[in-house]
Parts: sequence; C-alpha cells; structure tokens
Amino acid sequence: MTVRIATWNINSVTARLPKLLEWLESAKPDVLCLQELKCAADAFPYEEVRALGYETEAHGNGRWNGVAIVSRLGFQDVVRDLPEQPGYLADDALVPVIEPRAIAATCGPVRVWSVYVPNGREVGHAHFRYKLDWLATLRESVLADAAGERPFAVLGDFNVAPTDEDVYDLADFEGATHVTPVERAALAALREAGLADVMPRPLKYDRPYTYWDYRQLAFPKNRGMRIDLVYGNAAFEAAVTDSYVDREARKGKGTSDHTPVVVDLNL
DNA sequence: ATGACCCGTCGCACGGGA
Repeated sequence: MTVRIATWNINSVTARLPKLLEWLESAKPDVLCLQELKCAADAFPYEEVRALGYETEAHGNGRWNGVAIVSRLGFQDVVRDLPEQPGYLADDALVPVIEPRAIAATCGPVRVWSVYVPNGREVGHAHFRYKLDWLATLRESVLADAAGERPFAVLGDFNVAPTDEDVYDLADFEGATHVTPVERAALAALREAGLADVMPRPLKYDRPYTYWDYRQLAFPKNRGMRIDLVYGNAAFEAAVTDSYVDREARKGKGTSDHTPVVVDLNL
C-alpha cells in the first residue's frame, strides 16, 4: 500500500483551520503530524476534520505548544508525552511544568511521534538546557522503535537546522540557537540510535527550507531554515518513494510561518 | 507572483516564536 505521511507546525490550529482543511483536501495525507496547536485538546476542531475522513488524537493545554496526529488509518497505542519527559522550570515558577510537546501513535503500518522540540531562546538560557535535555530524552524514548522492524519515524519541528546548508545565511546565526554544535550533536545522537534524516525535495530553489520568518519579506526572499524534520528508522527509510516540502502552503495571507513536509511510502 | 510579523490573551501591551 502507498502511505502519505506529513508534518506541519501550523501555528494555531484555530487561526489556521481553513488552511488545514484546504490542505487535507488537496494533499490527501494518510497521517498528518501537527505542532503548535495553541489550543486545548478539547478545543481541537475534531468535527471539521472528521468530515474529511480523519480522526484526531490531540495533546494541548491552551495558549502555547500543543501537538496532534490526524489519521485516516486509525489509531493504536497512543502515548502522550515522552516517558520521563523533562519539564520546564520558568524563572518565577516553583515546579517544572511538563508541556504538551509530544504524542505518539501507530496508524496502520507505521508508528510515529509528532514532536515540538523546545526553542531554546538563547544559548545559555535555562530554556536552552531544557531543549538539550528534551532531545536527549527523545532519544531514549525512541530507542526500541528505532531499532525495530516496524516502519517508524519521529516527525515535527525540531528547532535545529541539522547543517550549515539548512539556513539561508550562516552569518545571520552567529551566536544564535538552532545551529550550535551541541544542538546538532543531539540530532546526531538520534541518528546514531538508528534514525535517518529523510531529506525532502524543495519544489523551488535549491534548499528544502520549511520555515520562513513572517518579517522582512523572508519568504519571497527565500530566507528560510530547514528545521521541520522527518527522522525514520531503516524500515521507514527503505519504504520512502518521495519526499518534498510543500512551499505552496506558505504563500499568501493567513498562513503558518512553517510549511508541510510530505513523505510518500510504499509499504 | 509570495510583498515588509503573527499568535493568544481576563490585553487595552506582552510573552513567545527562531
């Protein structure tokens, strides 16, 4: 069977609902991993998505973060949060908060995690340490599936550009997060656990960027970053027939600042 | 063409995004 899997940081599923429905109808993914829902799980537009033939497992608590898996292949073994997922201790908080940044499910022949890795804010910030801890915990969480025979992938907004080629101008990122050796080492540790970076085709220009800032004409100027990634195990990678970044979804008004990454599989 | 930030919020600016 052919299976189409995609990931999209949608930057508010409420604000993006017309775009989401339009994209589901045109791209027809079998499984779509979403990040940055910015809504509570019970506020997800389940009915509108169901009308197009999809069920949803959502994990969110309101204002920030939030992840979901939308599937027309059903759900088994849904897991919310990474096992041992670290929380974030904000400056004015007494206890760390476990944020809704990860959800896993088996959909038909494939198991996926939809992840929204912490941003890190600034190198040296407590949020940066949180980001590294979070990625290390992600690695521990996927070891068994990564080594398994079943097609498996981690999809989402990793908030790390894996190589210098994955940002429009390295000089603009001097001292910034998303490109540091320690963040990239955390991705390398995921690959060493048995996951491969499934590289998508760009549909225009030479690099498959997935994010362009809203400001300063970043999209028309193609000042982008590749930070939305698909990390698949050997069985997943062997089944890939195509992968591309759907930059069309970034055009016009009322879009997310990220655009979907699509992977086609023959299983 | 894709055009100079956008999201949610007990807001009337601000934190967060990257």
